[in-house]
Amino acid sequence: MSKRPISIDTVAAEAGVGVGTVSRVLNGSDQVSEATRNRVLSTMERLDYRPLRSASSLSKGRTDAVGILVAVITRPSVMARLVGVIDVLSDAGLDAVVFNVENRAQLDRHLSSITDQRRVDGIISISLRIPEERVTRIRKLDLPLVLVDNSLPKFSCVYIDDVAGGKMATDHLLSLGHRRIGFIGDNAHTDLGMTSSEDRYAGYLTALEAAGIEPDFDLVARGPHSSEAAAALTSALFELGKHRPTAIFASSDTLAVGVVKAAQQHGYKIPDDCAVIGFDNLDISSILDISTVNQPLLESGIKGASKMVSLLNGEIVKPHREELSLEVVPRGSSLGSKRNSSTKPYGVVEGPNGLHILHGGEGLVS
Amino acid sequence: MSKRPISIDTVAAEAGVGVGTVSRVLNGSDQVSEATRNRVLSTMERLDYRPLRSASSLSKGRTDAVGILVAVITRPSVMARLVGVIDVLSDAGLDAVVFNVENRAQLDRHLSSITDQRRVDGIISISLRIPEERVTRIRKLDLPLVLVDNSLPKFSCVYIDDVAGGKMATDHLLSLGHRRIGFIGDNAHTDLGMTSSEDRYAGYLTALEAAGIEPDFDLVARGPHSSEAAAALTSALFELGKHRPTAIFASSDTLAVGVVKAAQQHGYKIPDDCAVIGFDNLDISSILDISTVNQPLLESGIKGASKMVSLLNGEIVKPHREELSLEVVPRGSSLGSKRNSSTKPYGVVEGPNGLHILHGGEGLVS
DNA sequence: GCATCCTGTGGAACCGGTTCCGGTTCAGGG
DNA sequence: CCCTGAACCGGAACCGGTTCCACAGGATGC
Repeated sequence: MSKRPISIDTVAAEAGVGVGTVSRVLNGSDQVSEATRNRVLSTMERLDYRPLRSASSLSKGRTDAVGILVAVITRPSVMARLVGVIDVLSDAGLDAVVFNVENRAQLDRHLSSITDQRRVDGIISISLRIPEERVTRIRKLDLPLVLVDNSLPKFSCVYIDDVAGGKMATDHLLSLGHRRIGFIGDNAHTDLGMTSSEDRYAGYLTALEAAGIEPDFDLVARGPHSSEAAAALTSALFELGKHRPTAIFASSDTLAVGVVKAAQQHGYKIPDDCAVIGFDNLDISSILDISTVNQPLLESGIKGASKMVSLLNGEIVKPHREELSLEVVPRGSSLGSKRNSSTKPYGVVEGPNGLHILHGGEGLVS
Repeated sequence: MSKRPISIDTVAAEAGVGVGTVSRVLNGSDQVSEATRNRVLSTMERLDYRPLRSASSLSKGRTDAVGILVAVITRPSVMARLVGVIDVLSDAGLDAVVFNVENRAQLDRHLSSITDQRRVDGIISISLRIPEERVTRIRKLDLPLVLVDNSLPKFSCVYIDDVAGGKMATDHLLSLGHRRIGFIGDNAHTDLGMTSSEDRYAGYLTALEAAGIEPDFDLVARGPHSSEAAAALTSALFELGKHRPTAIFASSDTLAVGVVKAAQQHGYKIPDDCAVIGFDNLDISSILDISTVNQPLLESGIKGASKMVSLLNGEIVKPHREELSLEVVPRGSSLGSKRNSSTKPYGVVEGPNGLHILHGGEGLVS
């Protein structure tokens, strides 16, 4: 009745074997005879033996944990990537230690705490740019690093071409005949390297130029990353009267929701008075019938974490650097009645959980 | 130039002190003279010494990590709680090890993996009911457990009264004169103990009864937890013709969005043809001007994690069990033009990130 | 019958910290 | 000048696993 939990020695003594044998049983070594294995297993069961992770870590020389640095975790797009990462790590038996980063100070603090103590076997960074000096240190420490929704020379990463995506979205609006196309973006968290909005803006400009359209900077506005902010910015664009845009590209679906809301408040019909396209293909854009550009969010997390697992197993990471593909998902907010002949009614929904209705590409699980 | 990382012995030798002293410096003991401390610190700096977490854990007898079991992490309400938890743990220097639970099998698997290996110092469960037999085991192991958005005898928890909340929402609709009030709920993840929808339904029935209204079960529908599903279910209610509901209580804002969408597709004006109220006060309900019941999501996570920190410090947990308060947030989807005289225009939004616009109580950070 | 190999096993050494016990130093009091 | 106690410090023992080496015993080969 000792208070201290059972240790491997007790098990060994009780089962009449050496500690080495118990350890081999624990780790599934095939160097143990069936009879011995069973005896040890039943002894462990009887004593309710529970191995101590940190002891194992110490002697094995690894923690079996991966640090995940996440940029503003509350963003649905970021969240979806995180889910993919966590699922893969769990399946691989790795602990997912999550660090939420909302500002530059937090980024530095968490990065130091990871590199100054040897607490994880690797780092996965989601939608975050790692500062130059930190990269140098990580490289020197030979700490495995995988980037999701970002890129860094010599490291494994999974990313998309935001510039191309911005061009695709704008081209979509152009193909529908629009010439005065507005852009609503966000300028949030650029200090964390979240440049997707600016990159998509670059794509927007590229598309306009390719179409021979002089960009009108009165039609461009940026604010915080929220629907409310986007609505306010859009309202301002609508004040331009006859110079107002006939279509708007919002750099994310969250912003697009605000754009749609603002248009409705102005009494504008969508898409006739103002067409809208967003980016990311979040759940919300599907239900609100907002056109968007789909990017494989969940998949980016899955692929990134898989690369980490390979790295930790010493395997060669198959596609070292991987660009995922984008796809325009046209919906009512840009097509309106011109939309695909096959109307898509909401399916009948019955029975227990599990049934998922998603139109137009992958969306977030809700 | 040995390949192996620097250990405490090397530092001690190099600084000309004993390992005990180095350890004391590491742990900020005041039993070290200023001069010695500086010498040790500069030696650590020079050698780029990084202590090994697992070695420290082994001798200290604790992991400084907390396991977080999260029910369907993608739900915005769950997400918000998780953010609160992670932030508090980070500040306390504890690692947040996240386990995502989407079904019963995963719940069991993760719970075993936590209890069968001594890998964390405590467990925080978010929106999850821990199965009876697991509770017994956790209790026997003396493993600290804190429940967020759930309750369990003898354990610290933070929760709300969903029944009361459901009654509040329904009362709101009743106070506006509605008599035929529909209910849209979800039946997802009941095996994980996510009974909030059913509890709110109970509150709905209570409110009707108190108002002397016979419940009409044709106005009640349940499906998966998604806007699409809610829209489909709502459409079905609208098929009832003149027996259709004049108001609908959706057990979460996610569902409320679907309800609103369906109403719009049927050409119904909100709230004149159909009033709507949701639950949770998510970001989306604010931007879509949907009435809701606010619950302190972020706060629930913060309070829960704080309790865990206290527990691990051996302190007495102040309010052992804590019920957070709810509040109806009336918006356009129920009030319409009758809404509060002081109209709430969207604020001007300018400058860098950080500016937050939220109407009607706490919402999610986006 | 002896050398050889292979399977299965025990246990010491080790991983890198923490802690506690015992000792040294030194200031100050008697 | 000796005694006392506080401040500071060294290092052995310890935390609980893993690993490697040595070795027993049986099977196999010649």
